[in-house]
Amino acid sequence: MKLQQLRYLAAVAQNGLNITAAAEKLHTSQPAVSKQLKLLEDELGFNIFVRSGRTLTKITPAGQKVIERALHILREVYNIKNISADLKDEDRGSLSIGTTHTQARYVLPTVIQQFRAKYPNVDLHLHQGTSEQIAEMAALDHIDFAIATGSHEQFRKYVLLPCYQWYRRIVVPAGHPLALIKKPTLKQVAQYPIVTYVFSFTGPSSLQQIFSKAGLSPNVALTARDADVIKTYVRLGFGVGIVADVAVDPKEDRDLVAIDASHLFPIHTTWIGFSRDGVLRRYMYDFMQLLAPHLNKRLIDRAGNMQSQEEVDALFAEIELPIR
Amino acid sequence: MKLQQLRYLAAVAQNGLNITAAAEKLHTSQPAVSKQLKLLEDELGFNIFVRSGRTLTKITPAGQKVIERALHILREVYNIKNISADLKDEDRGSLSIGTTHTQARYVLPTVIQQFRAKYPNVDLHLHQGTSEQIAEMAALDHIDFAIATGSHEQFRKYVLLPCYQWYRRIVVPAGHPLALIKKPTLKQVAQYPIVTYVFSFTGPSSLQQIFSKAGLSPNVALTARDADVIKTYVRLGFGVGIVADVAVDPKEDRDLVAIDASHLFPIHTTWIGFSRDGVLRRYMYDFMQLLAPHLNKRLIDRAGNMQSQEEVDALFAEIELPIR
DNA sequence: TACAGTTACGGACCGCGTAAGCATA
DNA sequence: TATGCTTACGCGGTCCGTAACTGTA
Repeated sequence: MKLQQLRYLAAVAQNGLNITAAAEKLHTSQPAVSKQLKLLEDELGFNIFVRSGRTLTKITPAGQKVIERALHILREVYNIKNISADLKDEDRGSLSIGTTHTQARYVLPTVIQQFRAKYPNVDLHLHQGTSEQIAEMAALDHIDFAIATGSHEQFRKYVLLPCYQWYRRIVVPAGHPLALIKKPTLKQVAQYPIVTYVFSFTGPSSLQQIFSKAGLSPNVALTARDADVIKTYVRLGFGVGIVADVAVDPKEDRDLVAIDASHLFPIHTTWIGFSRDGVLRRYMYDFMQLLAPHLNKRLIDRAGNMQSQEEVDALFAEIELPIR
Repeated sequence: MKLQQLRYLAAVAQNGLNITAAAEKLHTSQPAVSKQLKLLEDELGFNIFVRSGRTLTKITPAGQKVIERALHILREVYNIKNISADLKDEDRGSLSIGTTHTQARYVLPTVIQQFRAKYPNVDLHLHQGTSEQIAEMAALDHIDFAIATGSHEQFRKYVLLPCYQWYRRIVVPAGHPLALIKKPTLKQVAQYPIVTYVFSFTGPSSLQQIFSKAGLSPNVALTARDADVIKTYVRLGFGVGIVADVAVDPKEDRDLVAIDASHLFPIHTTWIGFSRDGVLRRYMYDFMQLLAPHLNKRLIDRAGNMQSQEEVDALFAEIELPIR
């Protein structure tokens, strides 16, 4: 068994069982891949793929297991190379981040600006998506970091470190009846159509539940996937917006009235996560600290060596998080 | 980077940084290992080992990380080969078990007898040791299974499945004053010198603590590492033995009086553990079920896929364990 | 006939073993 | 001087690319 064979195997598995396509991605010839695959299957003594005629059509059950192990191996090889790269040239490399709209739009720009100034030779890749999509990227090892709020469950392979907390704000156009009220009640808010995030309505501690607990049934006029859309519709007089605190810009949004809603809705915690199996480059530590100053190398390493997220949570229980 | 190089690296690391010794174990020449090591270090761009003159003296910090990753890779390669072996010839292979004296001497013989009858072509290796030694074997991947009682903490990499429960017994020579008492009290037992396991005296719920909780300070005449030694000294009139229930054989020990002590000391649970990272061969499943009939493949797989021991414990909380 | 994978073959490279060289205790 | 690692060199095997072949839509 050779590492090369495992690489070829992984490429074939990840390119729709198409050997030709895999060979192209690997910058080698198609017969080379074909042959090594066959040699690997010969050595193992069983077929990894089901063939109908000459084309690969399916993965056998045992093949599936082998592929999983192979991906694990390749990930470790990558880790070893990362250890090496970090020593050779610690300021050069790449950093892929999966994150949600709110973070990408309102929080990360300043962080990334600082980061790029410090590490001009690090290739930055930002992938925006829903938390499900980010979880998918994480599972496939396509990203180094995930930055999101809530939803710990989908990130089993990850260590999640809390970064900062934030409240929601209510935004209304100037002149709206609520604009004059400093501390509105849930009941007052519920009198108007509501415009907010899609995700705020699923799961526990959702807006839905908060209103219904108070015996109210909110009239949701629109659910959007990002704050910009929400603010746009608020401007159009569609309803009352409920957005993340950070999503309100004092300058750009000076035509809107932003009302503190920390007394109405619970606090949220944004975290940054990385694979428990991964090796962190120096600039990755630095990125985390730029995002959240309390995340120093010592603390990150302690958390990274923990077996379960519960332990990590316990570690951070004693640390006070900044509020944005 | 080649798998071969990682194998060589691991061998050198595990043979006291002696390249010659490593080469011998690998059935290859010393220059071959030397060269591949150097090639690997060249590729990585840093030294894995510290050399004084030409001999290797230490492992560099980065080298240590690389070695850990390499061992992980080799473990996965082994797993892939196990998947293969299981399909090719599922009745042939090897099974290494680390266990304590009590299990090896009193419980496993019948299990192993049945196992060997079913799988005559599986090489069985039994390694007896203290729980620390077994934990060490587990950490180094030298065993497939660990079977022991208590001490979950040292087996972080393992999934531990409870097998059966047992009580302690008090053994005295015929004619001893306690021999006539059906249900002795702690106070009565404490009147005589005590002969028991070394390990029963450390940690929480130890004998020491049980006695001191009752306001008694036992006179420990002898601590042994196995029940046979304990019984020998009991026969010599050295004191009152406290041993595992299973360690008393009605036939062989008919000269001793064994008194039920379930009302004095808490119940113990013996578990079998295997690496969370490992692949289980078919005969391994069968071995576990021979040891504890409730451990069927379905249940083992469910437990094996769990991330933490807490989840496994929760799974087994509902299952009634046999008492031996 | 277009497409995808296999087989065949020559060349480059690589890893091994033998043998000799070199540094340290 | 013994031990242990490195260097040198030739052989055999391996892997790749090109090209021709084969089976399927």
